[in-house]
Amino acid sequence: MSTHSHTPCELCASRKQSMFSDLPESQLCTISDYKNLISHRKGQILYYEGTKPLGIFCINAGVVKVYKTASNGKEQIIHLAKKGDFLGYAALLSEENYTNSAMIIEDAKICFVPKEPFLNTLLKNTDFFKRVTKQLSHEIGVMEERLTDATQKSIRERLAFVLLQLANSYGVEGGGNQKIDLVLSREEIAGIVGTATESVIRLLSEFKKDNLIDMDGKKIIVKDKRGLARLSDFYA
Amino acid sequence: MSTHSHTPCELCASRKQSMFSDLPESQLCTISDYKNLISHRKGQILYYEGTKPLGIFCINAGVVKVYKTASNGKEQIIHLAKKGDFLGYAALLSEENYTNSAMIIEDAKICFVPKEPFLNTLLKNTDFFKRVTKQLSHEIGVMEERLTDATQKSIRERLAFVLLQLANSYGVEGGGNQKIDLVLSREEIAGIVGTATESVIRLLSEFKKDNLIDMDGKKIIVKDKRGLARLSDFYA
DNA sequence: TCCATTATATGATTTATATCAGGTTATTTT
DNA sequence: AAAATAACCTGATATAAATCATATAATGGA
Repeated sequence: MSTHSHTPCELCASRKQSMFSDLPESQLCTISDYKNLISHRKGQILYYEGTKPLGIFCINAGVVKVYKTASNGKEQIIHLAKKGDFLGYAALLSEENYTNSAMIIEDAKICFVPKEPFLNTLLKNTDFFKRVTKQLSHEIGVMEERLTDATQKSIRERLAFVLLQLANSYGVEGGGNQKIDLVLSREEIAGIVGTATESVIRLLSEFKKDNLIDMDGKKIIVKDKRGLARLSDFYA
Repeated sequence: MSTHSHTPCELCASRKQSMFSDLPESQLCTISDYKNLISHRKGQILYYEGTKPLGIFCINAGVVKVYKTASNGKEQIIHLAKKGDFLGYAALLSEENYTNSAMIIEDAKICFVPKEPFLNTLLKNTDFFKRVTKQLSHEIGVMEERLTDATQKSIRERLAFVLLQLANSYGVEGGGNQKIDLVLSREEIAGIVGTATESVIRLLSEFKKDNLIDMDGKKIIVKDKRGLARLSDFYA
């Protein structure tokens, strides 16, 4: 884990995609002065569930899985965070310990902004505060949807849906199809869907046989979005 | 549905339990001036998923179920809101339509505070804004937990857990035991747990047989909290 | 008060999916 | 390169829970 402090936020390319996008120069500089950029390798942990948040993370590059460990030992992946995403602000703002853990799954550059400058900026800049609040509120709606899907949809439907979402977030074009440009193990996909690894393996084979997807090494190619969309709905 | 505009927020008994609790008199009056109290009977709808939020609801008395309708027609109950709870602020702050619906399940008195005075107060009073944000952040953590439980725990475990939660929120003491002072149909309990009605019926019978609970009319008496707690954990 | 409707209950059956077990194929590590 | 480890695959089996079917009890309306 190596620390740099170059690349001020003002010049950060991933800023445009983040909640920092509209911060005025002056406030951006304040944050920039306090932040520091850390490189992380795949497998490293950003923070653990149950520990105290000391600031927020801003992802400059790479991918981070945010997950909870269930009492049976299995991982439920809550979210895959990428360039421009913020991490840990909910825990910070709730004034509680982290409710989840975060692990790098694709080599990453991540800025850490300590609690103080972040909260100060929040209070100074109401627009920024509103944007953060908007994001929090939005996430609640998303979680409600996921909970409903988890209790009411089959594993097949949920997997089909997850593949579509991954294609949207991590898809790169190629030959008319979209390739999910992200290496995930079957176990990790199971963690997203909320099922057993074997079920994912079986269903992915089925999807491939049915020409809905294809594999390019460890990466999944989505060949038939409409087909997956049909599968992801109830009785359709 | 009858409208009154008496009981100013300053004198409202349920205020102390709400996010309004620490508002200064002046701001409370602003809100009070704009709000209006409406009585609702069981079965009435407060708002529907997909519609535009025009303000927030503050529950003075009664119980409201907040739920999503899944594509198979079943209801997933997200939350049961009672005295002192706010409803619809997440949708308002996300600047999106409601992601869920709300129905009265116990005769209620509910204040409606229009968008404008609520948002103005929020921006004027940073402490209040912080408290709302804290609540939103907290809820995200709760939803993450629920999602993990939904994918990793059995129906029996989840039902046991739901009973403990209901006892905490709606429990009244009596003969050493706690009675869940809230009439819920088996179907609604199934909607909270995320399962089929028949499964709830069977499991409740089982819990009763095992002396974990008892019935008082339509209300459930929790006789053995520790037993339910043991059941609600994995392999315990 | 009777009728209709809804809620509860319980048994039988089916089904999805987890689990277990035994493989092969990839990756690391030494 | 060989050995060790992890990831993936497939089949067999077990099981939790949904669904279907039907009966009884409770509730609400006319």
